[in-house]
Formats: sequence, C-alpha cells, structure tokens
Amino acid sequence: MKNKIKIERAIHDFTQADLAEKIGVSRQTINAMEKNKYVPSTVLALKIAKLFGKPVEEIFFLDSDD
Amino acid sequence: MKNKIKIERAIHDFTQADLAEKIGVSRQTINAMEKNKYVPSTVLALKIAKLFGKPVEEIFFLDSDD
DNA sequence: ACTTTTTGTAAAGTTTATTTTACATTTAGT
DNA sequence: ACTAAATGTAAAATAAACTTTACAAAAAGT
Repeated sequence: MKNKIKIERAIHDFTQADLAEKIGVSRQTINAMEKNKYVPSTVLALKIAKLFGKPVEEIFFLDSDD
Repeated sequence: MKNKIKIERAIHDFTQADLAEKIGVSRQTINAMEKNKYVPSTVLALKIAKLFGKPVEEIFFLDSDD
C-alpha cells in the first residue's frame, strides 16, 4: 500500500509531530507510515482522511503487493 | 469503529467464507471484524470497499471510542 | 556559521491483528 | 426430523502495529 500523507501534510503545513498529535499517535508512527514501513489501521486511515478533508481512497492506495 | 460488512455481504449474497476468500483472509477474520472484535488494517478496508463498490467511509465508521 | 526545528532511523518492548484448528450453535434446504 | 451450510466462538500461536527512548542527519531560520 502507498499513501500521500507527506503531500497532504505539506498542503496543510503540518509537521509529522503536528499530525501525530492531532490523530493521537507517536511521531515515529507517522514517519513509519510515510516511509511505508507498515500499514496503518483503518481507524488511523479514517482519522487522517477526515483531518485532511478527503476520502480514504484519495490518500491510501492499494498496490501490487496487496 | 463500526462497519457494515454484514449488510454489504447480504446485498452481494456472500457468505463470510466467500468474502474471506475474495480478499485473502481467514473466515474467522471476517467474523471477528463483523463482531467488532478488532480493527482491520487499511489494506483490508480498501479491498473490502473496492469489492463492494463503495468508498471506505460508507462501510467503516469512526465511533466515540476512536 | 550557528541554532533550532524537522525528519530519519533503530532497538526493545507492549499491544493488537490475523491465522490455524477445532467445536458448538444456528439457519436453510429437503 | 434430518442434513448440510453458515455462523459464532475460543485457545494458542505468529505476525504486525504502535510506543518509548534515544540519537543522527538534514533542513530552515537568523
């Protein structure tokens, strides 16, 4: 799976720490998600999509590994 | 988090085993998801939404616990 | 150039997702 | 009523998410 969290963060001018605090996870969790080190839970995906005002599908994408 | 997997299964006339096979998880995983025993990964949410032809947000919902 | 902020990364630990096996209960078909 | 299919559930095991602490590197501000 891929995601556009880094781009959305840039649009909204959030640091990783900002985003982490807003959705209630550690900064390293955000960093790891951006670097595709693991797949976040659906709760996190929904929270991030809601925060950025876009549907989950516009931020998270299935790829060939999935 | 809540979900409408059971309803979508009914609409598409899938058994839990059908759905499990189509998205590549065990039947117990589907059952547990329907019974809100745990939160699925975003990959599973995307696959299920895609299979049912609806956005993730129409199948999975944040609730007060999240 | 210096300082601060932000990002990348890593190891160890805890919690939670997911699988496997297995069985009991319910539902649907005949 | 009988049978088969579908669902609920549970325990043990494994994999993966997520946290915490900590430090190094890069980027941005002055």
